[in-house]
Amino acid sequence: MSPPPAKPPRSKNPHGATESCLAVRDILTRVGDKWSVLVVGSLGEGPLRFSDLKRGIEGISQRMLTLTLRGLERDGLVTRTQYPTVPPRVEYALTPLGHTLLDPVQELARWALESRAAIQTARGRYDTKPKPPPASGPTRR
Amino acid sequence: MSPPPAKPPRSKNPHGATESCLAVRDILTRVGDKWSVLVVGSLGEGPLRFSDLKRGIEGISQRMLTLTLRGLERDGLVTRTQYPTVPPRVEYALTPLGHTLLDPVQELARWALESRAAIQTARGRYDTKPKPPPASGPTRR
DNA sequence: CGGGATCCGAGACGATACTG
DNA sequence: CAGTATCGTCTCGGATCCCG
Repeated sequence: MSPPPAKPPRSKNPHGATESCLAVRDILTRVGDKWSVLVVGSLGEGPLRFSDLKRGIEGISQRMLTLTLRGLERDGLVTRTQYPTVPPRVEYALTPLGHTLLDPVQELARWALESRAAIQTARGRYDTKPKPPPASGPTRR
Repeated sequence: MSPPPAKPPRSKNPHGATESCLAVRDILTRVGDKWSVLVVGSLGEGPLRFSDLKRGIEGISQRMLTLTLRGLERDGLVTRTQYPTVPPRVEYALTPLGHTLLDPVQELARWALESRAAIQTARGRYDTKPKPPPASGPTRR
């Protein structure tokens, strides 16, 4: 529909880390969205039904829960099992691959809990003094 | 500018994990954006100037680099040191708190590299068969 | 060299209504 | 109960211009 823009090829690779950067950003696009980690975390304790997930995460809309679960299922991180009963019942569970994600995520969660106070303190400090008076020498703010 | 909507307070806490959820999501909002981890990763090897960061990350615009650095500086994860020379020279470095973030992030990066192949395989499988014919019993797809 | 200001498109997200 | 469809909003992020 549109002419192919033909991305300009990477010119150089000053740090030699470009390949892994792409992979890492790819994963963070998946995991770093607003809800994925919370869903994975909830499923870490065991399989859950759709409604239980929705109740457990509190604040998520059924739309986002559906989209998040689809994405995770697509990436092979969760499985979807649907029982053709009435009323319908669908259970979600982590795959083995999904379980391996649980560890790094929990590490990050631990860091978040440990650092939350420090970060909020820093934010308060930053927000209250955006006043660097002109002086001589290197300016630290 | 707008009238305060006065968020309705949380009604219940079915899993007892709501508090940490907020903290984790808060951190992921900071770290899970498109560039923060890459900036932190680049600075992990040592302090860098603005232009070096821009060159090293490749693909980032100076706008996003500036915004990302401001955010990280605000949260106390990086320091900004500006030398009043001509031409101006600004160096960014990780704070001790920023260094503590490096570890969990690298774990996640390792997971990303290890799981990338599996994820892409799963994606391909999911994209090629969205065709569950109606059958009896629990349906796995 | 470093970075602020502005414009703009694309996608993420939420609320609601409807279906099987 | 477990979704899908549609809509409106809002933020993210890139391009560009300008300033110290």
